[in-house]
Amino acid sequence: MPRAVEFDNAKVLESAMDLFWKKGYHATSMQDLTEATGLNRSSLYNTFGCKMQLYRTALTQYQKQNGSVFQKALIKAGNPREAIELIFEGFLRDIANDKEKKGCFNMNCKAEMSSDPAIRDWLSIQEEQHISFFEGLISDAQERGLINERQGAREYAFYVFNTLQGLRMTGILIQDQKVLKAIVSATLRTLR
Amino acid sequence: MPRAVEFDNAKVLESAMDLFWKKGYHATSMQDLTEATGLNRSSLYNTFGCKMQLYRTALTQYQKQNGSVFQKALIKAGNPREAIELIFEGFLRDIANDKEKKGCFNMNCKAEMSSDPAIRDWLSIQEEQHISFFEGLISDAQERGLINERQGAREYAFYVFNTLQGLRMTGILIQDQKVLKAIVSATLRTLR
DNA sequence: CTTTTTTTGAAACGAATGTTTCAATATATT
DNA sequence: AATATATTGAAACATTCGTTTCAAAAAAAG
Repeated sequence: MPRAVEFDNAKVLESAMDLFWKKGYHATSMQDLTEATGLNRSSLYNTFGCKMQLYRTALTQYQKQNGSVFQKALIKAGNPREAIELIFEGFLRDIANDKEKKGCFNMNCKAEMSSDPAIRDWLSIQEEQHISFFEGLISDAQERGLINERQGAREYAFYVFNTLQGLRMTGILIQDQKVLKAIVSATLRTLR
Repeated sequence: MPRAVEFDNAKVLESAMDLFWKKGYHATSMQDLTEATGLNRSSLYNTFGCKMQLYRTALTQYQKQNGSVFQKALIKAGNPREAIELIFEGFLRDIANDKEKKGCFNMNCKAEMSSDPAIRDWLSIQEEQHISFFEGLISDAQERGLINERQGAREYAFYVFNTLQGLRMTGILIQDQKVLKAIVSATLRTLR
């Protein structure tokens, strides 16, 4: 009975995500979004709701994509310390491949939108997930003697997290891999 | 002959800076600015030019204020490594005092506006100044045996810079001083 | 082919955007 | 006090904003 949808929902969401990622929330207009996604206002509102809803959906989409990076590191790594090293490498690769200079969507969101309580809460949950992920890895590594015990697993988790946050921001203006690798190796040496 | 200006130029600039700092460029309207500064559109345009010019002036103002933090650390510190420690302490204090959750204006600007070539260039210059400032301190400290020589002064300067960038972002959602101090002490231990 | 249901396109909404204009206002000098 | 000059307030500018509306179009089911 109903008319079929003509667009690929996933592709639309991805171009919307790319646009929000690159320009931020406030600098992106619904007009921009219709042009980037290729579908008109009606369909956009019909499918994704208002601008803020679409933004939040895009944010969640980004988070899903990035989650896989962590999983891949876990699979590929021979031990928890190696997993952390691989995650750092993945970040450096992301920065090197960021030709459009979009930075990190999460980071851009935190800088622009963290005064919005709902987004703030969402970001806090994501952060806590990342930190406890690192905490688990580090705790494991400490038990195996791969990471020193001068500081606790959770403290080191914050330290690793903080270095990654820094890299995402530093990497916006400095893509020189030699420089970024030096930062990573200093961080890793602290743990070893 | 001419009518005298009725407002305090410096105070106006500071409230404009605070608003851009808190809300970012795009989310701040000229209407917001007239209300925050207390003077009307005409006077704003007369004195500071268009919105973008005012934003850039506010950015420069912020940079001037923050520059003094570095100078104070230099004066107060007994040696270059202590200067770095004091700078970290200053950052933690800033984060703790940031009740409005504005974060760092420079950082917010980088996340939101770095696709603008002029702003990008300006930010790059600021960054390089900070980094070579740290490089000088670290080079000094290394000569005096206060900082190890496992990595070069410039490499360590990037490392310190990166930790600071991280702290500014981490500090948006995590103000717990115990956590932030743990990050700082891990960083400082790497240099010692 | 007709019916039913949903998508689609385009127009319209009022409100808000950044900026300009200009007459009224106010003051320091003559 | 009169004059000259810059500031000020308020209205107006054309765009653009996010969102709603609604009739036309289209396709699956009867």
